[in-house]
Amino acid sequence: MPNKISNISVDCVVFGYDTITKSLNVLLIKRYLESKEKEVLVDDYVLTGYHVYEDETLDDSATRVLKELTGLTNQYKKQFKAFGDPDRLLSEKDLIWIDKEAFSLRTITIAYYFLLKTEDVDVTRNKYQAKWFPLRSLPELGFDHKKIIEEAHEDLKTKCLAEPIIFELLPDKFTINDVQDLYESILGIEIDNRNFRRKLINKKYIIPLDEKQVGVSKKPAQLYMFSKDIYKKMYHKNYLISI
Amino acid sequence: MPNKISNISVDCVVFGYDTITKSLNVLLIKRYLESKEKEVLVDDYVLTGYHVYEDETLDDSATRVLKELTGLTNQYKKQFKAFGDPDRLLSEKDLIWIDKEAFSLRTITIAYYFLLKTEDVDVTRNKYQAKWFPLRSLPELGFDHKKIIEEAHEDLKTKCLAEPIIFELLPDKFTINDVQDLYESILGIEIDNRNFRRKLINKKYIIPLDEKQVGVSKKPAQLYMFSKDIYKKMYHKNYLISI
DNA sequence: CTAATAAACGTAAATATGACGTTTATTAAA
DNA sequence: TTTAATAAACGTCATATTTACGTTTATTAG
Repeated sequence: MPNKISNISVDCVVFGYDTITKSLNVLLIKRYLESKEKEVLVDDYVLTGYHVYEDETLDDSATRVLKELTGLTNQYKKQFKAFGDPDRLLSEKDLIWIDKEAFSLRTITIAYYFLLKTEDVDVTRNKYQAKWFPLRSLPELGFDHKKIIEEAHEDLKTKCLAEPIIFELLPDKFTINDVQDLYESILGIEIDNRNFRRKLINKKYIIPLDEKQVGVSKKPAQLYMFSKDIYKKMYHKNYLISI
Repeated sequence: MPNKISNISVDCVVFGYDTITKSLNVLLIKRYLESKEKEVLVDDYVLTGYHVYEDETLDDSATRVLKELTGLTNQYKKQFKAFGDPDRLLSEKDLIWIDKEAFSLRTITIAYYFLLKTEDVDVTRNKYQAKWFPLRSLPELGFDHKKIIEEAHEDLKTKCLAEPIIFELLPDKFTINDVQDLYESILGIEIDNRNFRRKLINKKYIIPLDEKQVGVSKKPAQLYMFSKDIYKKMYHKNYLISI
């Protein structure tokens, strides 16, 4: 029997990277609800998301959600998957949380991920009690948001091998080792530093600056920047068959 | 103003490859409607798609649509994008075609593409008047289906460079040149035959058979098969940073 | 002044790629 | 029966890239 209508929302997996702790993080908001008797019913975390407005594209909707959460627009954004299993919001906790009236239907969510520079956002200054969590040690997550994050991570793994999106997660001025550490965090692998360094430095779009790290207690590293313009001019895409 | 409900459908881009004409094809169905006065109102082609049933996952829904169209199950399938612009079904033609009552809401479609071996499907034997069209010369398409096909093609381009899904489009027994021609069709590039041949033959999962082409009027080519088992054993995935 | 440490540089072998030339097996035409 | 045409298949060489390591340098803390 066809079900002709559904709820539509977007959910946003917001990735950030902490160069100090070398941790790839996800921005989550608290899901907190008490009953009349002051008993805590749900106390876990979820992705930010919201219903899609009537006159809004899906992309605009995701952008709006990110702006409300972080104040940022113009971040790297990718729609990576729609989640719509009929039972995806049917756990006991989730039924308490959601508006049962409106949600008697299935809810389909169009999931996006965003890449942003952690330095650009002050998470203490938003109404959602948003908090960064390392991807490696996520808290308990509501709905099917653990799965959504995992799939975002998988897509990010593939994507960062083919396009230079990794620089969306780094400060404008970074060291070679920052880039390597971030690749290692995303991909979960170890990379030989000497080979990686040579490979990266040889790219014309990796520009050495007249600056070094300050405030480090070892030999300060050379800082670099990424030139998107030069990258684009080099006529990517690479048609390298790597099967 | 939040719009809490929408129509949800799946649309399927079905890719097939004709080794004779070296053409990457898409399977389309006729959209045909006459008014009471026998005037033809719409006469173009569309992707197959349908509403998502109540107790069905999105994936199952796409699988069901493909089965109705081709009789096939177990084909390579990928959910690649959701399309939900508020005005995506508002052209004059489209308004005539769709069920206005039910579709006063926005319709969001979850788009999939399928890869199948053309030999496996007899398109003359289905109720939809389905027909293969070369991707290079598509007919007039209804709704926003031209855009959907283009985005499917883009995703396929990326995906076929990273995973051996190209063999899903070829017969079980193929020649090296078949593989090259198909890469060229998908990517829209020319590849040096001698280098490609060397590269492919060196892969352990490309198995030469004790068979050659028959019925060709030139030197008959060696036939090969693809071993998914051997491919998997070789511990892909390749973490090759190709930016 | 020295030890510790991370940054940065270097090297040699193996492998892969890009750009070509040549030979072979087959059929259709002479 | 030979020959021309053609696609398949093989070969070569220079260059680029990758892999797997070893070494030197600049800095701070003690």
